[in-house]
Amino acid sequence: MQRTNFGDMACSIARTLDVIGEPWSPLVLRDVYAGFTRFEQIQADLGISRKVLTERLNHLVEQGVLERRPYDRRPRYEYVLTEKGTELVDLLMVMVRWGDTWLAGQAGAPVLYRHHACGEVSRVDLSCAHCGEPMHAGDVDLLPGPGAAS
Amino acid sequence: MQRTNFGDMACSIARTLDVIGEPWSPLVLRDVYAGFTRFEQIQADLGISRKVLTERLNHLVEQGVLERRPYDRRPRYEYVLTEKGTELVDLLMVMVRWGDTWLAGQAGAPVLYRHHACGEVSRVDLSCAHCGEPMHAGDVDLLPGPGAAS
DNA sequence: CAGTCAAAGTTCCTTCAGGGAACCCTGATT
DNA sequence: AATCAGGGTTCCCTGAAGGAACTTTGACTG
Repeated sequence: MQRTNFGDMACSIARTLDVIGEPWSPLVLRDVYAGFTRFEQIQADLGISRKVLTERLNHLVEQGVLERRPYDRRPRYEYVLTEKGTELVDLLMVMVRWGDTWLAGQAGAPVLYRHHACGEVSRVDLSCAHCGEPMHAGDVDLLPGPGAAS
Repeated sequence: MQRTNFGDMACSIARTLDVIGEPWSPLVLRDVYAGFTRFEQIQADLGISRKVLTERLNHLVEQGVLERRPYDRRPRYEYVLTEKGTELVDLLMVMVRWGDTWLAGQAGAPVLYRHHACGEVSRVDLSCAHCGEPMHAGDVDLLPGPGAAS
């Protein structure tokens, strides 16, 4: 095996990488989210090799992140986010926030997000699902869970 | 060039992938966060090739995510998270949440997070940095930002 | 003070995944 | 019948990942 299989590790990070950790996969997901739902659109937008795009789309469909659906009586297909895939977009939003903060430089953010609830251009923040207070690296203790390795 | 360089794209997701998108990098970051800070510890914990681990650590140090610091008068080094790297842990926490939800199965979460502020075992949630309300894929409009491509 | 030890890499070889260009298949349109 | 466009496949080449063996540095041991 050339690329190690992360899916078998008792680690949700490794397992998630097994789904979207391959090169291009997050960008494919971003494109679908942004409305580039067809093979040709994604290929042209990203400049990705057609071979690799085929592999990535198939993998994302197998993993239940995307759904492949026909949109014509000719053999034409578009890819749409499933619920599982829509929740993965959270991950992209956090990547955007970090990239905007640390890598965008002078030019500023390439894309802005306007939040429907308040109407403002904003960005995501991490909070505790239980108490709502901020929740970052230093705000938690790690404990072994029920699915921990033996 | 074999692997396309994402860092030049006008996209914070692509730029972030340029920093931690290579195979193993998020797991290396996780290990450092979890207290496996030395080469031998990380190598043994992950089972990663020594060659690849060297490459990943060097890259993460170059990108300012990790700092390499001596801990002995012998040539011994440990890797610690910088501020830039600590903020990347947010990304890991979101990966954990998604993986726990969609991939953990019967066994349940391998690791639990206890939040200092409330003392409860919890998980991260995404909220708007401006108004504090939930902020997910369907809750925003995308707009071109100042750093958008010409 | 030669021999041993452990951490932290480096070197070398093999295998397989990514890049890229050319080709193919299907059903509609002219 | 010929053309067209979307959505892939096929092929070859290069370079990254795996893995084992080797090296370097300084400290410790008898």
